[in-house]
Amino acid sequence: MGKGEETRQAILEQAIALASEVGVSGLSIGALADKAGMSKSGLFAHFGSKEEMQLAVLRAAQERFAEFAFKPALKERRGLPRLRALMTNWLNWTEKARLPGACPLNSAANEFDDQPGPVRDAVAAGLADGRRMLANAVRLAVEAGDLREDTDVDQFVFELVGIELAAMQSQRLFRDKQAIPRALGAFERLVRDHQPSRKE
Amino acid sequence: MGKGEETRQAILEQAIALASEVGVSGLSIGALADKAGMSKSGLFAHFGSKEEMQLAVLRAAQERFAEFAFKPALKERRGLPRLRALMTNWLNWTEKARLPGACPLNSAANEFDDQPGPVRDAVAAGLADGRRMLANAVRLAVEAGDLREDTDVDQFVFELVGIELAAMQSQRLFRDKQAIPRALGAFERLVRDHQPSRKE
DNA sequence: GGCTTTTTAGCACGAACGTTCGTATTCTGT
DNA sequence: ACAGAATACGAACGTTCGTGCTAAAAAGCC
Repeated sequence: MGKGEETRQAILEQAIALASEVGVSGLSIGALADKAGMSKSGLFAHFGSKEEMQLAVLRAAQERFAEFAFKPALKERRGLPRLRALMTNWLNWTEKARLPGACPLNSAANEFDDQPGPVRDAVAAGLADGRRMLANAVRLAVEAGDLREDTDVDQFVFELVGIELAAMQSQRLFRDKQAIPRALGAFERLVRDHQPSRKE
Repeated sequence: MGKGEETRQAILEQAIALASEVGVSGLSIGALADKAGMSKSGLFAHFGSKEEMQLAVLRAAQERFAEFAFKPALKERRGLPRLRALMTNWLNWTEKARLPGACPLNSAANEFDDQPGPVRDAVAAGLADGRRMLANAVRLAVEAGDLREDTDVDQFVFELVGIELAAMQSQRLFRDKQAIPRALGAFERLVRDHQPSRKE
């Protein structure tokens, strides 16, 4: 890895942290350059445009999510254990990744949902990826016999997303310490409602 | 109502619309002045500072929410009917209010959750108000016998919030036409899980 | 160690930002 | 209709925005 890629990676690390606080659209080149300890134009040269920088930050954040939330959950057995791990990791991956703020993807989803363009597309693609990953885990849980055969996978994922979003709002806006317990409670209720009948 | 208050109200109407698209923090005085058809300084004089303008927009948006989502639901019978009305109104009040974008309060929640200050406080207070209103409706449903006596009201509200947020993300980011049906499905499952036992 | 390529800094640009001020216009009460 | 107050405007402020251009410094290669 040459010097260029090295500093680019360092920039992106600072960028993810800053974006978690001020959002991807609030991320300015000047502020980021200050934080990274380099000149505005020097940093700018790595991306060529602000939009390209935003896309790079989104990609980098997604990689972090995969590293801290997705990959660790693969160590669990397919089915309910893995789904539960996915959910708990998802709820606290920003802390694990030592981000000072919220998940950049989620913030960006709110900032760009009415701003057509490549950034919006990237955000949508990233979150769709997350939903697909969840859907897969749910499907595996059905196949493993941990959830009922007639489980509506997309509906199940929809409700998982809701739990996650409610937890983030409770935790970040209201500083509610019960956010995670509430989320886990909702998750367990969801699972209970989809438990296969006793007699196999 | 003097001329001053009149144009102030007109400004705020444009402001809510614009904020629903670009967010409360993305709302710039110049852009808003253009949209309102007046000069930057003339508009500015109505508020004295950008922060004061943001606070005014948040208050105005909250009033709109009360008008389009909360008040109409009061016509329904206390208990499950009113709660259901509250939920469905909440899911589509931005359309009823003819906003081109998302709920400004919800967007602002994501933008300001890491930006301490009066705006953050106002957003938190506004959304806390919404949760309180929901909690009240849930309590009334318990008292009316529509929900089980041992219902955990705060947990119930948490899950309602989750349903709402998931629906908004599905609808606004993914343009998923099934967002509302999914939300209603989740709501009914939540209600079913808290139904009082058959034998009174 | 010199040469080429890559990476960084410095400087300048036009535009937009929030804000101030003095002046013009428009309302309002009599 | 007129005086006084309320409201709106235009110009300018200092800053920051994203983005070029050019030159210096650093890194990589023979």
